[in-house]
Amino acid sequence: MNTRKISDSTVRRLSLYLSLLRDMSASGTALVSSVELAVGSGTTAAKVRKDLSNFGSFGKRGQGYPVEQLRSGIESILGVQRQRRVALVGVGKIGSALLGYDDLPARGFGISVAFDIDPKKIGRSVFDVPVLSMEELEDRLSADSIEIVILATPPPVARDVAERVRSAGVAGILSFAASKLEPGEGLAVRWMDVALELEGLSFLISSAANGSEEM
Amino acid sequence: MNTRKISDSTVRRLSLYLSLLRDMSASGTALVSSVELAVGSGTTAAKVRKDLSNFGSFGKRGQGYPVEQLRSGIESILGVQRQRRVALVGVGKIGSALLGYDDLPARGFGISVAFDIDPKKIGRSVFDVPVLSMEELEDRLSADSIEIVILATPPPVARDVAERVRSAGVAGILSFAASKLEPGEGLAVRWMDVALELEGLSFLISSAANGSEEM
DNA sequence: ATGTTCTTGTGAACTCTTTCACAAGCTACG
DNA sequence: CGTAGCTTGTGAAAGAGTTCACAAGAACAT
Repeated sequence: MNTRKISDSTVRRLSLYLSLLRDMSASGTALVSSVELAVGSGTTAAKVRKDLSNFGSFGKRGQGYPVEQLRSGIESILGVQRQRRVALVGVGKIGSALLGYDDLPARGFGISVAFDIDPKKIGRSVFDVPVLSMEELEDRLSADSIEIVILATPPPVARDVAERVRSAGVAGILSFAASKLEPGEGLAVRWMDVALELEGLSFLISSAANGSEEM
Repeated sequence: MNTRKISDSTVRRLSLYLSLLRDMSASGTALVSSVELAVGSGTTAAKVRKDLSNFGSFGKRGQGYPVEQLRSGIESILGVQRQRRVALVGVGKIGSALLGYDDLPARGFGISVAFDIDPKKIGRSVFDVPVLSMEELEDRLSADSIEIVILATPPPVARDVAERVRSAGVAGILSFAASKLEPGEGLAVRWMDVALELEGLSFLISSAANGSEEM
């Protein structure tokens, strides 16, 4: 019904609110105001309220937002009330690190299966996650109804894998390879690139050095 | 002189153009059009031209942009003509993966020193990078004139480390911990959070499932 | 009950980014 | 030398996202 287009920035902030709310939930806080959420997530109270108002009325005027209710509200907006089914392709340095990263299962994204091309890795388990060969990719993704694939292969391979993964019915890809890969028809794609973030910092540092000479 | 405020999105796109230009440079292409840059980086030609026009005139009308010149132009805009001095704090799973990640030095961000609290790691080298104790942090950051610190510690520790790092004169932090840490006075901060990206994908997947029922 | 105090939810104003559309300019070729 | 064919650079228009400001409502004390 309320099918307004939700901006990417709003979705990212929802994640920040959620993370805060989970902490508050754990520490037994019952109510939280838009100001507290804003301060805790480095944004403004107006943004918090606007973000939430996209999805309904979660708060009580004069009081704030009930923590538990808002938490589960955001969880269902983001679709993380239940664990998502996630697979990993590419068990290199980054891939292995992700397999052992406790934060992922804790936040609803346990990786249940991994794939690699290296015979030395195939058949073994890394942090209890079985590593399979690339031949088994499509079959296993379908069989396990994998929804999201994390791509941690070298860039040249990434594009082909993305295509295979899409045709196996996966709905989302998180890629650590900079290659372009079209999202397109029913496939959502996000990228993470450490060097790109560092370049962004580098830009800010350079600007600060040149831009704001003291008087 | 031209001290217009450059948007974050523009800076991110510059990184994408740069990465493309380096490939073209390697493959000997001499000229590139705004359309090619746009297609290669998943954006539009108008954005490419607007982005670049913030920093001057790089192109030749009727021809396009000279690859080499534009590459080095963007490198100096981003401040990556030379290697930046980078340190790592937290040699856990993610930290170690970063130490062995070839892409970083290749793009101007070689990590020269790492710090950890674990006595079993201190004194050893991981992928040829020496791991020092946290006591040596400030001294070594200053001595090596480190400009950027990558924070890969557990969240509770991150805030304190950030404060110590700032006071040691570091200009930028890339944090893998979700804790808030104020940027503030002369310190630029960026975050990377795998789970947050996955939550974003999860949202898109859920919306696609509910939002666009076929008729 | 009534008043006071607090915080949400939301139109309206504002600011920033993107898109449009076209003049300016370069190259090549007849 | 002039014309045809491209592509940049950029004002102006359109579109998004953010901030402002305040009415609507909830709790609580008097």
